[in-house]
Amino acid sequence: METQTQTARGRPREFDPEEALSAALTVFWRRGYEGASMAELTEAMGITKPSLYACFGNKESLFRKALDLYERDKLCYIKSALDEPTAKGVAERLLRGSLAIQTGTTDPHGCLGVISAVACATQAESIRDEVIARRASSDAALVARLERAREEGDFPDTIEPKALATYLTAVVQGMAVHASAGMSRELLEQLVETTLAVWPGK
Amino acid sequence: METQTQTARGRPREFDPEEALSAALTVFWRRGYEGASMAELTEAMGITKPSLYACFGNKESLFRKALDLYERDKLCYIKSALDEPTAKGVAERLLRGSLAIQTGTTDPHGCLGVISAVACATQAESIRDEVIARRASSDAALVARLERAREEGDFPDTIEPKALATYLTAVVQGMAVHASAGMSRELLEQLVETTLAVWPGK
DNA sequence: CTCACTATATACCGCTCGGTATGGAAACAC
DNA sequence: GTGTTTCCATACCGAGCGGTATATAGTGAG
Repeated sequence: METQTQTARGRPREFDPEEALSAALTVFWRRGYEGASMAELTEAMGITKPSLYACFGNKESLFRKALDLYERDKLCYIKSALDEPTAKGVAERLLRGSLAIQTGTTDPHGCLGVISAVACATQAESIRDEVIARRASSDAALVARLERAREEGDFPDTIEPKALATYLTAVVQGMAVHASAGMSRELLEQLVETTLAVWPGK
Repeated sequence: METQTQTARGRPREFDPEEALSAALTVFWRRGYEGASMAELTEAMGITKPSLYACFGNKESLFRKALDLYERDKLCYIKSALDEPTAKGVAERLLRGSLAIQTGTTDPHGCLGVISAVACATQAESIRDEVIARRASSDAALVARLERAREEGDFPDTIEPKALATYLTAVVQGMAVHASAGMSRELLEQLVETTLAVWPGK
């Protein structure tokens, strides 16, 4: 309701909500949900606290909107990866896409989803649950894609698609942990190559 | 200096420091360093704040002692895993040991190291750096073990020992993230089996 | 017993947190 | 112009944080 372009009545806001949200995403990405203070957020966004609350609601609501932006701008590679013709192609696209995000020069390292899911066990369980729930849907899509891949003979019948999906996401998440811990880009690239080298099937 | 059994002068303390530290470790494990409040710690430890500060120092010092206990009691499987005769044996011991810790019925799920390394990017950078530094030594030992394994022909020369170590720790860390997110024990066991199924060499 | 010493218990400190009340400034309709 | 609406800036709120001062209670040494 705030961002609609209806007939403006009263003083118009002086900032761009999308730019501000992008700045908030960067802070959440670097600090995590609980580690990002409203003071740091408002400073990075270039607005004051009342403006933030009027435009984005409270901190949790702001985080959800930032999460939407993250999925739309940063995780879009996931669904396009599922279009690859083989299971190994899917894995390669997922691994390289994740690598690109986590070693970008402008964005913080690590994965916002991993950071939020692991770090919000303390309080903010609703945040943690939401992040886990969002992951669940893309995980289900990956499982479905790998089921089709097994039918198409991409990998041996002895491997369960769900187990292979769990394995692949584990490698991706482990890469995110390594990136959060400051591992170099070269080593992360070697991680991708090694994972592809041991990948079962085509 | 506090735990020495010298001639006791003055009133003796009424609690067992080791039991209290074990309780503190459980809280840190479940909540993370920053998520564990002193109020929750003292309540779980069964002591008051002045007793805690007198015996363990400040919160950071308490965490380091809890980390020592964690490494001694929970991560002891790591160095014994390196005694396995083959690289795949080492991987299996590491994977199964990590699985056992993270799906235990008494302890919290997930890995304290991963939780601390990922979640403490916010503040407490000294904590994060310490956890990362402690990991580095065991990682170096793993790399050295895999270098020996390659010389012994456990896996193809095309695979770099350091890359393989990075890959294996990524899977273990990814398993920890999955466990933190509440993944079932059966799926985590399948993850171990899948990783061993695709493991290169012997 | 008295003294020296140390653990415990309570209350408190300064600080930061997320969130908000209030007052003025700027843009519209008329 | 006036009125109305909305945004911005400052100051503030209660709550929880890590950490501590103070007073009391319990121990061994002499």
